[in-house]
Amino acid sequence: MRIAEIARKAGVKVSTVRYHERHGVLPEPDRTQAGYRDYDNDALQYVRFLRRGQALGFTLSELKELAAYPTGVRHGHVRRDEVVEVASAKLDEIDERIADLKRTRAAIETLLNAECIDPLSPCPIVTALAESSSHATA
Amino acid sequence: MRIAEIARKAGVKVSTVRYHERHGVLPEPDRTQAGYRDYDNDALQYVRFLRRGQALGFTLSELKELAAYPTGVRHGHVRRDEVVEVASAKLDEIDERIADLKRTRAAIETLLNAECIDPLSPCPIVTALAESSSHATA
DNA sequence: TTTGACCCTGCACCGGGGTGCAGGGCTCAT
DNA sequence: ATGAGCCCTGCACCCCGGTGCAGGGTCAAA
Repeated sequence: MRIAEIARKAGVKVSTVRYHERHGVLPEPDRTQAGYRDYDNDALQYVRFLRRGQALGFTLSELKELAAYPTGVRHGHVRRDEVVEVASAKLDEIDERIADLKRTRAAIETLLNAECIDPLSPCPIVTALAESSSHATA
Repeated sequence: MRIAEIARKAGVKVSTVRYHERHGVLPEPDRTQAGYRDYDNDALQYVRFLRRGQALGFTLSELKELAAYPTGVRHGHVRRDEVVEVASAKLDEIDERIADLKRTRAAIETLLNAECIDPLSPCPIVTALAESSSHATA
């Protein structure tokens, strides 16, 4: 499929697809005789993965790294224990993010359920998040 | 407290505090005779809130908006049902994010536990995220 | 009173992630 | 064979969220 099609199906702009390629995030596709980029379904999956991963707050280079591991393992460039280490770190990171999101969720819910808002107390969302766990109070 | 103190206590740089002020995200504090910024505890809470909110993937303007609602309600600029609407949307967004993170988590775990990696199948992390819910397959 | 830590403003610069445009080539239906 | 509608490259520009520096003022302890 050509660039317009993959872009449309993945929900990104044509210029964004080229951007990912320029920055080494999306592998260079085959080219037609005329020099047009020619993508397969794997590429489409990959662009979707990038899109959703970004929405989760991962950077493009994190996503690239994430996707590269199995490949590396398959090709023997990466030691298994190395994968385990990196993947475990990612798991921890994800768990922490989930926990934080749950805290925020609770804070917003509290705001929603408040019978009325005390005209003198500070914003409950601000205090809930400002005071939550990790990254201690220094 | 002066800018260095609030920055240290909130875990950000002095230049970042000034940046937030310049961009209307952090309200202008009082000034001392000498023209030094003079912050109170609410400001500290607010900067912490910004810091943690960003870590969760909210933009500064979203956070500003989020924090502004209770104030708006207090001052009668914002209708209660309006708050409810915005907050509910945020809740949905957060729920979706949590779900996606869980999917990603599961995919990584699968990768970790796989006895060996099938040399022909595509990266499980990519497919897990690419195919997940929302933003349909167009 | 001097020295060092802190503060001010203004401005330039950085990396990430795009977005748009100019100038030119292919393709295909009419 | 021509025009619409794609495609190409290269380059410039955009916003966001900072970060750093120059040039200068303030303040407190020694």
